[in-house]
Amino acid sequence: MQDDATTAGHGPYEAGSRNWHAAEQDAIGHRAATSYAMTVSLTAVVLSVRNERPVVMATRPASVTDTSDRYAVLPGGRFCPGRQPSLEGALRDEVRQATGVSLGYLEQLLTDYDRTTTHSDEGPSASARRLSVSYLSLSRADAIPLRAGSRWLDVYEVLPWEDFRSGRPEILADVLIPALEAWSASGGGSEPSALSGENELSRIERAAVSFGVGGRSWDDERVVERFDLLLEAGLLPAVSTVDLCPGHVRLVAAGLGRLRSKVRNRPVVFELLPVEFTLFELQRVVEAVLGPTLHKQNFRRLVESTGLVEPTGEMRNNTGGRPAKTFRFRREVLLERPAPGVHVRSGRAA
Amino acid sequence: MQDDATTAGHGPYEAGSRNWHAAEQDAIGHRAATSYAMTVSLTAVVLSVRNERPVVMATRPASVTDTSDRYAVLPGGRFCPGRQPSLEGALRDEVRQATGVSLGYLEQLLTDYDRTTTHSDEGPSASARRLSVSYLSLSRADAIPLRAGSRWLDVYEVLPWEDFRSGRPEILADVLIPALEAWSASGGGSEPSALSGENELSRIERAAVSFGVGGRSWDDERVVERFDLLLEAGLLPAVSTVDLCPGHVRLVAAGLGRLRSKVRNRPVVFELLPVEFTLFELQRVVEAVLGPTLHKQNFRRLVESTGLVEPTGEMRNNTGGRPAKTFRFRREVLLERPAPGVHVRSGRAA
DNA sequence: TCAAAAGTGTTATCCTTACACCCATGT
DNA sequence: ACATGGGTGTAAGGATAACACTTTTGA
Repeated sequence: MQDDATTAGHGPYEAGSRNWHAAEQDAIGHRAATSYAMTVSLTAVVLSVRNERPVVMATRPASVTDTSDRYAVLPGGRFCPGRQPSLEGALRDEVRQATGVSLGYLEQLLTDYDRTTTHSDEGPSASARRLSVSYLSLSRADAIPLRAGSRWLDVYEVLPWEDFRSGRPEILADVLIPALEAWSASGGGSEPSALSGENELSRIERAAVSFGVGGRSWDDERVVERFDLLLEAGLLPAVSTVDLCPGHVRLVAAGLGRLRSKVRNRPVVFELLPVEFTLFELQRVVEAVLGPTLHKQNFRRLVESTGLVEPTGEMRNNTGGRPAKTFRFRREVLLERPAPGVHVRSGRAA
Repeated sequence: MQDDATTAGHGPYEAGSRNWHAAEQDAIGHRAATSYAMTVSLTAVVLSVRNERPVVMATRPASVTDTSDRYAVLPGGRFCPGRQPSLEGALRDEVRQATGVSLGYLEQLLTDYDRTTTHSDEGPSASARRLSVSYLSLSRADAIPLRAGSRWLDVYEVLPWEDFRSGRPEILADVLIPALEAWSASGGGSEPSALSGENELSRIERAAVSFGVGGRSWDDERVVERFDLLLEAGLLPAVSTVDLCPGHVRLVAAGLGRLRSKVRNRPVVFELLPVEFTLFELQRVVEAVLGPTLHKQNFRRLVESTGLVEPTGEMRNNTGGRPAKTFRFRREVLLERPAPGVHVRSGRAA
C-alpha cells in the first residue's frame, strides 16, 4: 500500500483528459443537494471455535451498568467520517477499543438501512436513520484474551436449529417444522411464476427448501434464509435462548452462512486454528462450523491429497489415542489450486 | 410482506421483556453523538446479454449537455433517508426515473467509503464524504427500451482482458502480463507468512494467481482481483477503451465476478434470457458471461440432466441449421436441487 | 451440395463414498 | 484388555470430459 492508486479502486486513474470527478459527483446529484443527517454504524461478527463449538464475540452495551452479562451486543460502533480513512480501519479501531482484540481476517457482509422509530426512555419517538455495515471476522478464540465485559457466545445457542453435530436437532421436527407448516397454511407467498427467483416461491415451498423438508437436503449455507423464515413466522421467541440484541442475531446468521460457504472455497479454516494442529483437530473445527458431513478416514485423505496442509514433522501425544502427526497450513496451495478449501459436501438428507 | 416482522430482520421480535432498542442504539453510541453529514449514493450494475456479449447499462451524467454519448456513468443516485423505506426501493426508483427501466433481479454488491477531495470547478476543494452502496441487477436487454441518454456498454470493452470467448485475449500475453511482471519486480508485497490470507502474497504471486500465469488456471470469478492489480500497477490507462466513469469500472468488475459465480449456483442465467429459448441460445449466454468453457454436445446433456430446463413442445426454425426444440426454465428445480445452476468448470489452463 | 446447427451414443477418467482393516497409545 | 484415535488400502458408483457419428434445415 504505497502509492495513491493502491488505496483506491475509486479515485480516477487518469483514463483521459476529462475531469471525471465532476461527472461522478454529478451522477449522484452532489451539486444539487446537501448531505443528509445519517448515522453509519459498523458491526463485526467475530467468529471463532472454542471447545469444538462455534462462538461469536459479544460485548456489553456501553451504558448498561448491570455486570451480570445478561445483555449482549456485537462489537462495533459509529463511523465518524473524516476521522477515519476507511470503514475497515474504523471498525478495527472500534473493536480494539471495546474488547481489546485486534481483528485479523475481515470481510464485508451486508449493508442495511434501519428506519427504526425509537421508543426509548429518553424521548417521545426519535426517528433513528441508520445505515449499518456489517463485517465477518475470524480469529482464534483461545489465542485472544478478552477484556472484561466482552465474552464469547455459543453460536448454536443463538441459532440452535443450525447445530447438526449430533444429528438433526430435535427442535426442527418437534417445534419448528410443524409451526412453519401451520404458518404456511395461513396463506401468504406468491404464486408460481416463470421467473427464476427464489422469492417467487410460496411459503410452504420456501420452508421446505430452507429446512430440507420432505426428502430434500439441508443446505447448511442457507442460514439467513432460515432465520428470515422463522422471523416472518414469528417463531424466534420460541427458540431464542441467548440474550443477544435481536437486530444482531440476523448478522450472526449471515456471518455463519458466509463462513460455511467460504470454508469450502478458501483456506479460511486455518484462521480458526493454531499454527500447528492434528488432522483430527482440523476436522473438529470444520465440523463445528459445517456440521458432521464427511467422516473420519476420508477427511484426512481429502485434506492431504488437495495439498491444503503439510506435516510439520512433529508429533503430538495428548490425543487420547495413538500419537498424531501435526500439520500446518500449506501456503503454496494458494498458488496451485483455483479454489483451495475443504471441499466437503453438504447434502444431508432430511 | 404483510406484518411488521416481515419487513425487518432488524426490528426486535420481542425476545424478552427488555427494551432492546435502547441497548442497540446504545451499542452504536447513538445517544452520545449527533449524526454526521454524509452522502449515501446508490449505484446499479445492470448486466444483460446482447448479441452474445455481456453489456452493462449506462447513462449520461445529468449535467453533461454533450449529447455525444462520450461520457457514461452507471445508473443510480443519492439516497434520501426518510423519503425512502429501503435502499433497494430507492435504487429501483432512481433507475426507473433515469433510464425508464424497472429493475428485476437485484442483489447487493459492496459498500465503499470515498473520501475523495473534489477539485471541481465550483470551489477550492470540497471534501466529499460519500458512502456508496452498489447493487447487481440482471435483465433482458432486448426486452427493455432504454430512454434517450441511456445505453448498453459492452462489458468486454470495459474489461477487455476478461473476454475469453475467442481464446485467451492477446492483450494478456502482449501487454498486461509483461507489464505486471515488470511492476512486480519493482518491489512491494509482503513476505510469505503462515496466515491463510491471500493478501499475504507477493506482487508476483498475486499476479500469477489472478491472471493464471505459469500453468496456473484462469479463475473467471476473480474479476475484481485482476482489476485491482491492474489498477495498482497503473496499467488501466493502457487498456481502457470506453469512457465509463473510472470509479464505476471497478463496480462493473465486481458485478461481472458476482454474476459468474452466481450462474454456477443459482438459476440466474434465465434472468438474461427470454422465457423460451433453445439450448444453443442458453449456451451462448452462459459463454458470454463465463467464457467458452464447456463445449457443444455435452452442454445440452448437462443442462437437461440436471432438470434445469424443460421442453416447451415448440420448435424454432430460424436457427441457421436444423430446427431446434425450445425450452423454458423448469421451476421445480428450485425445490429439488440444493444449488441449481449451470455447473460448468472454469479451469482453463494458461 | 455444403455449412451450420440439432441431436444421440459410447467410452475413458476422475473424484467421491463406503467399507475393511491394522497401528499405537493411555487407562 | 479395550477404548480411542491414528493411519492405509481398495473397490463400487457417479459425474465429467472427450470423441465419433447421424439428422435436418437454409443458402
